[in-house]
Amino acid sequence: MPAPLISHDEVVDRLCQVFQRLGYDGASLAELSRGTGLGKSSLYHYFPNGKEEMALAVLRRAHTWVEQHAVAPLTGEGSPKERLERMLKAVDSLYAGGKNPCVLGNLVVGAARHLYQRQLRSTFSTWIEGLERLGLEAGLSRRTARERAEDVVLQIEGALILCGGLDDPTSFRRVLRKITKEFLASE
Amino acid sequence: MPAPLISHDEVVDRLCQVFQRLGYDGASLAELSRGTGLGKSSLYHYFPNGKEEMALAVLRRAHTWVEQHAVAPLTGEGSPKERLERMLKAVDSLYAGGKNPCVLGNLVVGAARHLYQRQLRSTFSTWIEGLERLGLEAGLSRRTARERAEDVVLQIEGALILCGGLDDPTSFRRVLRKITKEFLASE
DNA sequence: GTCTATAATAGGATAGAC
DNA sequence: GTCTATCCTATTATAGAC
Repeated sequence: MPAPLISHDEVVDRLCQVFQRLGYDGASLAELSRGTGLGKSSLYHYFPNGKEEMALAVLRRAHTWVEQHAVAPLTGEGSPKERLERMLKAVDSLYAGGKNPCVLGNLVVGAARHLYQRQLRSTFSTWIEGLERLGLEAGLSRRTARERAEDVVLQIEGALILCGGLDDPTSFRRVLRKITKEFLASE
Repeated sequence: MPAPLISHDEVVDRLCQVFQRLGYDGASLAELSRGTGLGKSSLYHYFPNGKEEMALAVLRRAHTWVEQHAVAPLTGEGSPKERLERMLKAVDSLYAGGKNPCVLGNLVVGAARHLYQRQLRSTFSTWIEGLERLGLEAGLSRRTARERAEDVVLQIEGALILCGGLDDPTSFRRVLRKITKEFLASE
């Protein structure tokens, strides 16, 4: 029984990169195999339900990422502004300054949208609610906190789409700076 | 020689709906055939280069839509605010108040991104530049006009992604109202 | 746990009748 | 201009050796 060449977590990370690049319908088993360095059969060993289960694992990973790198920093040490900046730094790094697409955004397209509606809603909601709590704590009204929280997520997703379409990551970085300045501003 | 059952424009409109719903990789010939009501061979009669040419026709249609319904209203009669509102009304109608995905945004995903990079960049740029000219005319600085123009497009795209993920169109309508209030505000 | 080989199906595309 | 029938390839998925 040979030892696994890479850890299960590492497999999911690499699958994530493929879905991020190609979306659900565009990610063929051949690409998933290439991207992980594993044969198709090895993938089926990890994920008996095939591609559908692979994408599910990727979405669970994305959810965990949001909890750990987007939401958790918002409740840690420092001022609200410092905490917000920690989140934005993690986001900037994840998306390579606007050069990478968003795996969540890409999985809203095509067959994946309905297959994973629950997971997508849950992950987006988790992120928004974390931001909303920070806004509340910083003294924003409930309504403003909620709206600005939604706007943060939607502007990040939209910037990644636009940067993909323009083939130019410039506006992503600007949007991140804009969020830093505007999210906690007085009403 | 039987008369065509539907016009060429109507065929492109229906193809557009399929690509809007499924993205490029998810839009199979079978779905494209179902969506148009035409057999595969009829589609190949209209588009000898197959699916690639169909998506190209759809992107040309989208570009025309942007010119006619998003950019043209910005230079018509009325105050800058009234003109902006005309554009937003057309956008609201096109996306069914946030319930429909954006065909441009969906074609930034997967194989289509590189196949149609030029068309995507051109269409997004046309839209942004139209908004930028309106901002300039309304007295905004060049820098602010450009940034707010980008923000309009990116917030619309992002709202559609978020509404898709949350399965709730609420924030799309809110974003449209927000743009009305903020795009022309003094700096 | 990974591989090669292969089955079964769906995809894109074409031929030729009408 | 549209159809039915068909081809070829890619895709998902499985079997079985090591």
